[in-house]
Amino acid sequence: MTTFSDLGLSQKVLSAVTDAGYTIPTPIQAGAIPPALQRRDILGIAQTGTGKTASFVLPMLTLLEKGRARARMPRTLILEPTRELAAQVAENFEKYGKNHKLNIALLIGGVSFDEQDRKLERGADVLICTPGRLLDHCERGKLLMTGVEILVIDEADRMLDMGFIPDIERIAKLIPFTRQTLFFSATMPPEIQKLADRFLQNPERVEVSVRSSTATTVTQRFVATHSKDYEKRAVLRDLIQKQEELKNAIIFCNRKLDVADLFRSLSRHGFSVGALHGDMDQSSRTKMLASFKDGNIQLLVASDVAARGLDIPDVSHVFNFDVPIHAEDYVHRIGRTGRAGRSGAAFTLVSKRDTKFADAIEKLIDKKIEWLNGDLSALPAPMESHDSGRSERGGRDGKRGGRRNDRDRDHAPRPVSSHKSDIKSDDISTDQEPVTAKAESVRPERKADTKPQNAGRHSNRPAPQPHPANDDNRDRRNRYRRDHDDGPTPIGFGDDIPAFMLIAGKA
DNA sequence: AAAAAAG
Repeated sequence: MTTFSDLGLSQKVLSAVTDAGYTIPTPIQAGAIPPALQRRDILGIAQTGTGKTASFVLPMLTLLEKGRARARMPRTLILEPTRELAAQVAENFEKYGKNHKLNIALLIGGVSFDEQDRKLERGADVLICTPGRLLDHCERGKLLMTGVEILVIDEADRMLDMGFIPDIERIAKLIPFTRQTLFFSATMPPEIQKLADRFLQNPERVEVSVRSSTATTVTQRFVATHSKDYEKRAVLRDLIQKQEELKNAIIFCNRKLDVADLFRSLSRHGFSVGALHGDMDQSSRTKMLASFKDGNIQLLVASDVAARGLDIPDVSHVFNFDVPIHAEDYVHRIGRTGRAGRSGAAFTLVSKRDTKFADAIEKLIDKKIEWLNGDLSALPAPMESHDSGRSERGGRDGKRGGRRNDRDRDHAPRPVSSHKSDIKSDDISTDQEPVTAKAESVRPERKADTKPQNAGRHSNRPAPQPHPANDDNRDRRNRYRRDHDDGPTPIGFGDDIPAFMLIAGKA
């Protein structure tokens, strides 16, 4: 059997790999490292979770042992589609490069230029970048690309999705033709193949299929739901509380606004939850990801920024609050669980309007996904719509009578003092076992416990969205939440809730 | 029906 010591890596690299506890390379590592060390171009077709990052980091470290960096002239350049991914690659360089004295510069957007400038001035061996910030540095004349010996283009298919290809082409033009290029992509659509043909010279093609492993270790289920957000939230909470072995989970939404809404809802319900999407400021993103990795936060509500590439080990569950519009995203999302041979579970909430996308997913993965509790035709009657709930209650007296009825109906609202009243196991599942005990493993008992995570509410929370256009909707949303989510009545109004909050948006 | 990335 092949071990790392058979691949031709330097002693410094090998000892770091051993210290990290690895002896056997993954298929992509075994296939890509030897030709990379011989300065061959690589076309690597592999998803995340296959050990792809180490397959370029380790040979690069070995090759970098010859020579030294000069100011403003990086020797190697790695392009990543997202900031988190770039940061992760940087961590890999720290880990496996601990026996080297290499200067590594992480050039990503959303943070200040100062420290990045200093590192470039000092001379960087390795540049790890998102395309926009790299071009920014180039335009400011801080960077000479003529010394780059190795170019890595990671997640090329995702770069394509995100419209980065023109940027990538501009960057590639700045780098000498004699460079070595390592090119990675999870899929090979024609555009990517064309790109690879242009960028690579006589590449070694290394392909790793990961499909069989996800298919066997991840339990996938569709969960029928009505399409209203408050109903989906109730279904989701119920689903989460019924999981017996939920260590941690990522919950995907299609839109950033929905990430923020669902995050608020879950945290108001006392879940240990964080949020991650691209409109949050960079320090919140970093902190959030770190506390999820550390286990300080159990649930992470995220946009597709977290769908690909992020190295979060041991995610036991993935929940798709929204069915992804592009079936490929489904594969990437559920690829967050069941990694490295572990078992995982992936649940996707599907409403009538999503059937087209759900069908597309089954077609892509060439597999029927079972429904958890019957398909859409077996769905119980929808909850009362919020308008009828409100008119029943009438006027401004929103706290009594009608409100309790609401709770019974949609098992969502509850007084802050009682935790258990809203946990019901009807409707959604055939499992009639009481869920309270399990729920407590998921939900902190005391409100105080949730504070540290959601605390610094300014730092951990999704950044406020300052679009003036949203002001219009804010009142409507507040009222909506109060009526249908669970939320206590808006704080500070007492019984004097302004009348407009109760009538706004009726049209 | 979206998200991501440069400000």
